[in-house]
Amino acid sequence: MEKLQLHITISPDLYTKDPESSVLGQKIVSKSIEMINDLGFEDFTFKKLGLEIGSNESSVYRYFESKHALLVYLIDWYWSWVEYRLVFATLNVPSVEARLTQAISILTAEVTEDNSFSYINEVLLNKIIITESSKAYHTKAIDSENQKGYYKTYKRVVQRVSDFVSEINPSYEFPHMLISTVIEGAHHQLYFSKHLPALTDFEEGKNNIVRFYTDLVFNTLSHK
Amino acid sequence: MEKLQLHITISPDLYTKDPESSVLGQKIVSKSIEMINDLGFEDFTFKKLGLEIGSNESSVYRYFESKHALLVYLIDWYWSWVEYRLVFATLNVPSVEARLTQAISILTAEVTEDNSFSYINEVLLNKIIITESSKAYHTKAIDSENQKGYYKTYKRVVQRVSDFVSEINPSYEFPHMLISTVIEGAHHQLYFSKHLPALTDFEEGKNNIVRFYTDLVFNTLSHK
DNA sequence: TAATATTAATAGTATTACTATTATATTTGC
DNA sequence: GCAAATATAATAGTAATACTATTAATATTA
Repeated sequence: MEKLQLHITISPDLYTKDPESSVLGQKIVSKSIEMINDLGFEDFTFKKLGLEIGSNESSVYRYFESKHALLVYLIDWYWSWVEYRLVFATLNVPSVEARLTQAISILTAEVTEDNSFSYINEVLLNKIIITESSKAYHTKAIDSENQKGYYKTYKRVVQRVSDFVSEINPSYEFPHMLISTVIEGAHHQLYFSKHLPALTDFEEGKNNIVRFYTDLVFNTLSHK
Repeated sequence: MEKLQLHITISPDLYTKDPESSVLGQKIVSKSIEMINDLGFEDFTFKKLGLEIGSNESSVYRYFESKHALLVYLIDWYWSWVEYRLVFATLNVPSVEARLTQAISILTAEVTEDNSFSYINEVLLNKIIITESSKAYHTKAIDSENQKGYYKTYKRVVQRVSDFVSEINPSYEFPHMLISTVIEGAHHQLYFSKHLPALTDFEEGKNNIVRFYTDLVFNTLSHK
């Protein structure tokens, strides 16, 4: 598969200085993805990051006002990328059912190939979303941050797929619950499969998570 | 409703000194539940707790070796309490379907009454589970802690309800995924309903979350 | 009453998540 | 091609955190 040269635009509210605008900024994003994966978000610090990229803690602060802000940026980047893939995969697909099937697959499958963007490793970023993203919004500041639009992209993705659901079954009462349950659920299952397997029915190579959520959605929509 | 005098036993692995064994220990648990709710887990500290209970930071450390250990204790207490309610509510219910319906309701409804235990506020504890519990297991130490049995009770609850699922439909492939999706999903929906309502279809007083998950499970099991 | 255990008080440590200031590169505008 | 503007690095500093260690005071029990 060839590398796509596409561009993801992130709202300026999510950074102090645009990390895409300089080599240092790109290194900050790129290396922080690696380090958050290696160390976990708690043990990751701007000081360690500065050291790794041959730069300084204070330089990182010129791009992101806090560790939390960097995590929010990465999450938004991820959902922007998912939204792009969602649009791309459902464009020119005439059947809504097929579009929804595609969407569920994109939302629930583990990312295994890193090939779209030069300095962002999507495989690692997906792992961060799975293990760290809930820490971003389970915060006392959630309401004010939500108002500032920090989670806009994620909400738009949910809305987009919920629209397929409503198109298939316009009388279905809970399209948003269904889709947010699928997204968050799949992330939990992927995490559980590696760390708390008793909570799951994962089997290597059998695609159980995608199958489980696909069946769940279509069974739910075909009922009554 | 009268107060039940029942007793919940927590594995000694989850504390340094049993908090139930002294007034100070009970005050630590009781006040920490209040304070984690007020401040959020990040801003809650043993120093602040000591101050509030008229005791000292170092005294708290005799009961729990860390803030994290205290959270794990609270989570285990919560699931032990849920398990008790689960057993109680399904005892002498002859139909499996009715037992599963009861179970889903216990797992997905918000706790609104605090009446079983003297020094533990179950309403607040339920809120902590909803907003803070994912922080306990999204940690680099998850595997070693899981091995030490830290999440045994939660896993037992999932197993218990999965067994109802398998009894209703023995050929259903994903009973654990289904139940863990319901539990984690309901917590997310309760959180979203208060902070990110665009991700949900919550309506005050309409019991949508319980209805959504009940329908989801029974539709899934009745299919094919 | 003495021994023992529990709790409180004090002090201290390394680290964190920042802020502020200044010095040194690098880029750009003319 | 040089000055001005800007970006980055280095250094230092702060308040707070998550603990540990030690000692002193207070209960409990034998």
